[in-house]
Amino acid sequence: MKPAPDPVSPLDALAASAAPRWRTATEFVEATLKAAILEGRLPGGTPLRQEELAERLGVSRMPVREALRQLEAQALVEVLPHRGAVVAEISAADAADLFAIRRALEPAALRLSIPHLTEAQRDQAGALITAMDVEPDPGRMGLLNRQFHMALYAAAGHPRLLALTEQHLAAFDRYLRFHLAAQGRERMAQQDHRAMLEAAARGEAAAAAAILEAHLDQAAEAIARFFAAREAGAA
Amino acid sequence: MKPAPDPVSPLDALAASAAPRWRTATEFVEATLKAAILEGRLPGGTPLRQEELAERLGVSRMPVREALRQLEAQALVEVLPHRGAVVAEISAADAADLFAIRRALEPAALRLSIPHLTEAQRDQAGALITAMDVEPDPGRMGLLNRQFHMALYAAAGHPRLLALTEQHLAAFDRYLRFHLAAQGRERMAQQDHRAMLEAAARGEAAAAAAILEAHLDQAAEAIARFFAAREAGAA
DNA sequence: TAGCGTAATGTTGGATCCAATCAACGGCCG
DNA sequence: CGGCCGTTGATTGGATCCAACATTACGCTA
Repeated sequence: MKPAPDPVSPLDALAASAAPRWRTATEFVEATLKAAILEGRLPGGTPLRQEELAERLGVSRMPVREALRQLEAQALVEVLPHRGAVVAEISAADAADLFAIRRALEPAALRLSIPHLTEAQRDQAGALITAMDVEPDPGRMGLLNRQFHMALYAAAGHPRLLALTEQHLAAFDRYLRFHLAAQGRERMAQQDHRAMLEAAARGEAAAAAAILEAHLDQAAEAIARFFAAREAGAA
Repeated sequence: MKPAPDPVSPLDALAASAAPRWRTATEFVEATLKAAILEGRLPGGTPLRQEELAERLGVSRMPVREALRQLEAQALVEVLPHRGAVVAEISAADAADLFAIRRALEPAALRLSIPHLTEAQRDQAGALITAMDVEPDPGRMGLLNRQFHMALYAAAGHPRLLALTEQHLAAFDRYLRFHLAAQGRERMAQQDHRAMLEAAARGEAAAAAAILEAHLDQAAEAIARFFAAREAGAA
């Protein structure tokens, strides 16, 4: 039936590193814009002119159009018919929205994952915690945090659930920058991370999920406070 | 500040019914394909040739391309570079995946919504229950079920959470057809629906969420049994 | 005859061109 | 003087054309 059930080989890694990083121009544009938006280089409300982007990225308008459509489906840009695309705005309400989604998805993923986590996966998560301890750059910090969380959820199966989780975890990066800038990155709830990992190692899914929920609630409150302070200062 | 804070008028309804239903050809193609996939008219694995679709729908290939990209982001079709798009396959694993997502999102939405539900919204939900009692058509049934669930979640705020919930509730329609066909529609847990509504009316969010979770678990088991039986029969 | 390499074909990805729509500006009428 | 309407400019949506890629079939060679 299956002539090559396991095509993974050293050649794949070689090909992945050697070949151009993106298969199509559309993928390139999408990845570039996505990173720029998530890293805050394109603030909310920025109009995205197709022709300008095409010129700047060295492609024609068409891959830009398709990329914008995909980003629209991810709620990163807002496309109005015949009026163009703008980067989606960030706000306290949107941050709360995102947290409600993460608060629903991530504990579910964690509960499903813990019974099937391997020791290697837990070790990887632990390594990511220690990497976070010494990472000075906030951008890398967000990436490591994302990788740590996803490493804990990796054994959940359910690829769609995991993809959704990762997408919204990444979407949160737009707010993480504010968060870290506001309250200093050193207290990024590393003890929560360690406690979650320990509970996971003991197979205590419910306990780990409870820590995660508190972790997320705490982060949500910090973001809400930051927005409240910013609006008070701006007003 | 706001020159027209409430632009709703009889003219809007008129315009909505008179004008062509879709603003752009892309929207038309996307809606058409989405409905066809969710209703089961396009089974999993069906290849979607751009030129053929364009001809059949009376548009050029370009709106088809953009629509396929949007459907890809919704996991309804799978697009492989230079190899075209196929309708995403359904499977027991994917159904379980979808249920894990619904099981995470919907109780969260319900908990957030119940404290803010108005009596009018509850009445609407009740009307949808009675409408389901007398609906013979399975397709309409799925629509009513979706509307009932969303009516209960409507007061949750958090537009992104609601949009995600609705999207995955709609995605489940592909399996609902199987479900209803297999075990007869009359027992579609109408008592669960009524119990949820009553708990919501009493403001008991936790109780309503518990009923919803059991409701979803039960549906998930039914689908799993159906798939197991089908595979046993096919083998 | 089996396997590899090559050519042919069909499909998609990308570029360019044209049409439709929206926003802004300016003139006209009340 | 203010509001409405037509016109202009800019931008997007859609159509057509060309190039690149993947699959298939064929032929050659061992």
